[in-house]
Amino acid sequence: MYWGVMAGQTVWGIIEEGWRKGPWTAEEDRLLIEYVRLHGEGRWNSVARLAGLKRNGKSCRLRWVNYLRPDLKRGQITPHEESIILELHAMWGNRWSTIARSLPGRTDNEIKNYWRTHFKKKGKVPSDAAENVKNRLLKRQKFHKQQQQQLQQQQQEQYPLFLMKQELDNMYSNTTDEEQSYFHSMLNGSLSMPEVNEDILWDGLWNLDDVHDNFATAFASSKASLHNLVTPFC
DNA sequence: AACAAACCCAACCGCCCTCAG
DNA sequence: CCTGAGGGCGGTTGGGTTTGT
Repeated sequence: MYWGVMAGQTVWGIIEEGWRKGPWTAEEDRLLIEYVRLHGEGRWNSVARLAGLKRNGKSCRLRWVNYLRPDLKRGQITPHEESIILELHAMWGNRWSTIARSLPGRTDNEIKNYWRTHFKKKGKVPSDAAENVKNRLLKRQKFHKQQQQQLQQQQQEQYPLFLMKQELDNMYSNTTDEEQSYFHSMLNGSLSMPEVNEDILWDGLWNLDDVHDNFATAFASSKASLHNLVTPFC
């Protein structure tokens, strides 16, 4: 344990190879926020030099991403968020960052912690919805192996379908809970859709790694047109 | 009131991937 | 190609807080 002085305050921390460890002080937070404001995110290893922080890059990045980012949503996980976590975990497993991308304002760390305390430890049975999604995924993965080779040809032959899938990918991102809930509710009515279309649709909806940011706009402009877009898949 | 157990969450660790040189 | 730096990610830890007995 090391007792140090920072900005006139006596603080505790561990100094290892020149780097401070342990809980962040308010002054360190302030320095990091100021650094990001001036230089943007990234180049975390420059923080020590440019901001005067005795923290390594990893520590700075983690502090920013999990705690200081202005767009973080504070407070308890809502039931709707919980259901999304369950559904996505059923599909992606412990890919917390992937799951977090579908929950604006929530961090992978937060979701990971929530999952561990609420589900894993208790062995809580996932919801029926999550089970359904998991089953669909397994079925889809199997199906995909057979379909993959035909996919490119399919995209060419069914160009409008491919366009719609792309559009759904684009539109799903950056939506509010309410909007995503509406979208989900529409999909809930689509569970009996033909297998091929279901697979394509789910693939589009949940492959959120490369989503874009115009769903909210499209949603605001016309829920009806979105419904028309989805209905052909149902 | 005191203690233990459970819960919560910030932070660290180690592995992996990407990319520039 | 090889290598090292930088960064992302999932797993784990440890300490503070809350709840139960």
